[in-house]
Amino acid sequence: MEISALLEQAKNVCQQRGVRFTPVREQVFLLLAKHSNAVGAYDLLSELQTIDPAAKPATIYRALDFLGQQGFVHKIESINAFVMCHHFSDCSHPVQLLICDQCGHVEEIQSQNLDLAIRSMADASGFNISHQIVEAHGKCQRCP
Amino acid sequence: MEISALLEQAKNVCQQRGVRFTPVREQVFLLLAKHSNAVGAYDLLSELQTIDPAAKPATIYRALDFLGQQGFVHKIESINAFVMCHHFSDCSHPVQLLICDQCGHVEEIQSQNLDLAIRSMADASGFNISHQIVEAHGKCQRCP
DNA sequence: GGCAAAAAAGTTTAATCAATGTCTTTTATG
DNA sequence: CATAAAAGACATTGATTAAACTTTTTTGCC
Repeated sequence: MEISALLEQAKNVCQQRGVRFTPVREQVFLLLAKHSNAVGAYDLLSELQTIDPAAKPATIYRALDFLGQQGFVHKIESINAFVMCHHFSDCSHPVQLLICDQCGHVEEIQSQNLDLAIRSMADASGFNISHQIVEAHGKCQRCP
Repeated sequence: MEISALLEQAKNVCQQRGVRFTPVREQVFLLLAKHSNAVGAYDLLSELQTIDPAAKPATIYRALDFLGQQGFVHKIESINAFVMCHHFSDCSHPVQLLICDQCGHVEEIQSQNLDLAIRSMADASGFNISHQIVEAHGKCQRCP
């Protein structure tokens, strides 16, 4: 399965970085991996509560925080939701998302050009980018 | 002053479009215009309440909704805040923002290239963009 | 012009969704 | 075993929307 491969990969990355992939973090990771679409923190929370009824918002947010820092998941700012990243091996890439407003599908694209275009625009204003958010909303090819 | 010019312009635009620039909307517009930085809805609310103590969250959100629809203000998704747009005469341009995390200054840039780069990336995936969000965080040229 | 009907805007109250703070307890690791 | 990181518990703040109702504005018609 692809999920278990992803999980292995994540575990390896954590090992290498000397950070802890704890049970809570793993559970949240798996929950996210099961969704092909983006998921809200509170949806995730209620799913987590079926496993661990004591889970609270902070539980989820802490786990998401960690997973985000490691680059395993991305937060979608425009809809307050989270998606699994499938290319976290190549570290700290710029994140560019296509979000279908009809079916909810999220596609992550990787355009060096786009990244460069943004950086050059910023340079022109003497601005130094540390983090960028690119989210396009619309209709994916599968939706009518 | 620049603010009153902006106000006039907004009034004209509304007149042309046959939509109503009511007192509440004008007040919120002016509050936003006074800020050079982005402002949160609740900050705006408490400012509005000094004029109109009866104002509630819905008051602000409805006004912001309207101002957003007309293109007078932009919402910054990554920080849940709002900024005045100074080029609302040329209608419905793509919004690209540089947000300084140190001083809070927000600069709106206008790059046709960037817009095209995003669109062509989307096209490649058969994706049809209706709305795009581009927000870069970092350090502006004035900050050390 | 004056007025009824319809449309738009605003008010109120409440609920929901999203995120963080603080303090205590547990757990891993040197 | 000491220490630091993580998780738990509890509470609160912040952000946004919903639903029901009232007021204001517009507009066509007498």
